[in-house]
Amino acid sequence: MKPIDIIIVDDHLLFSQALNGLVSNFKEFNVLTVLVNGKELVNYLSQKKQKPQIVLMDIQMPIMNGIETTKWLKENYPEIKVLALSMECDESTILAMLRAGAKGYLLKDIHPDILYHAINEVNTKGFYYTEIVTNSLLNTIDNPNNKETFLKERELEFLKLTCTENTYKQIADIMCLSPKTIENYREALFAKLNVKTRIGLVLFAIKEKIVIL
Amino acid sequence: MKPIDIIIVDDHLLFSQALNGLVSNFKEFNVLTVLVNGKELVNYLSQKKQKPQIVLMDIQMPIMNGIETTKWLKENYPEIKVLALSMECDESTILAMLRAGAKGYLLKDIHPDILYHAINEVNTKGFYYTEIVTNSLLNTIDNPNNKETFLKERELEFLKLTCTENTYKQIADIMCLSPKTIENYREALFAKLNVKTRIGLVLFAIKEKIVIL
DNA sequence: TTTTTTAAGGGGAAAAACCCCCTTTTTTTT
DNA sequence: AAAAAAAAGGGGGTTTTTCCCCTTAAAAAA
Repeated sequence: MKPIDIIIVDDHLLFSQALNGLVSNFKEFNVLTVLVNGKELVNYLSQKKQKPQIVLMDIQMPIMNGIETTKWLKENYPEIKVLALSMECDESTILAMLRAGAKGYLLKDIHPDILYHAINEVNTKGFYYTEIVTNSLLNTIDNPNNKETFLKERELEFLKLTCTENTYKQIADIMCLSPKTIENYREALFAKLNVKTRIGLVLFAIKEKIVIL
Repeated sequence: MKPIDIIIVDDHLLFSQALNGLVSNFKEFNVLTVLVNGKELVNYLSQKKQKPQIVLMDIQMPIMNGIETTKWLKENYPEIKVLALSMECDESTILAMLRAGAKGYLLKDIHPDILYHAINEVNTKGFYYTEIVTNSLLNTIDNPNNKETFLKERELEFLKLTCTENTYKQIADIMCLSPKTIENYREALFAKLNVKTRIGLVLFAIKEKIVIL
């Protein structure tokens, strides 16, 4: 039986290298490479190298984080399955990752055996969802004022720029919109997020990890 | 030559188990056990089991964290050397750990070879300090504009209120100061923190964990 | 195909934030 | 005891943000 090809993407070299050893111990798994951020994965795959079945992906990474990378994979290599490996267990991160297309979400404090099981499940069944994930989903479903889902792409873009020292005029330039249109975005978000000031927008964005500091 | 006995203390099982494999690959090292928090280490040592020369210690752990545990070791087993392994690189954590008695401080994004080198150095020379540690020390000692220390109580209070939807006028009321005085605080912080807008203050405060969301 | 929603833009005005330069009093250093 | 630093307050100004109410064109839904 052919082993499952895996790529590890994590900026904590000590962890990823150690994980490499751990995963490689199982003869069912074959680690193709260990990369330190999403950009490296994009480069790797662009070079027509061997494609993995599964990517073990960290979320917080410099340059290109796990969420962006997973989105990119869904667009360009939908057959590659992403298993998220993170220390974060806050709902918004989990949901962002699932929405981006992750097939599973594991915390780094799990036992190695669970990782072994999860990789196999993702490979055969296509997904592996732990209790933590299902709980997040349930919370979101029956909570109608669930903020994130109803923020559109362009609004997110605006929100991210709001969390900088740019004035709205500068944001308008960056987004190629009129300052007045930007005001509409602002007011729309004020209403949706139930805040009254730009500071409120920034706090929301950071709390929900729409921007990461 | 006798191998160096090591204990790994880290609550991220996936990491610690993987690290175990990594460290055990070197025949110079012998991992006695892997524990998930400081309390377990205290129990382990109390049972008169084999003492390690070196403890690889995480900082953020439930029940008994790395700083407390390192302090306890310094009191009770000063001959055991602690090498801190952390993802945090903020000055205050590093300093707290050094003050507690750690003989070295490594970030988890280092290359495994550096860990190998660090363990050997700690064992023979008694310490291993990377650039990140020395930089922290230097910053604290001779840098007068070392962010945290030179923010005064009242400025911190102001900064925290700045990270709310209160206007400066409201902040003035809360702090029982004139709005004009508040403006002075603002301008002083702009200069000190090298930002230009209230948003900049908020981002700084959150980044430095002066306010926690 | 009509209706509704979304995206884009705008006028005008009040409030808040930003900026620079200044005084007085108290506390701390030297 | 004199000098320096910190804490509090202010004048007068520009820019930015906030707010409300309005238009048009395109896209999506009914």
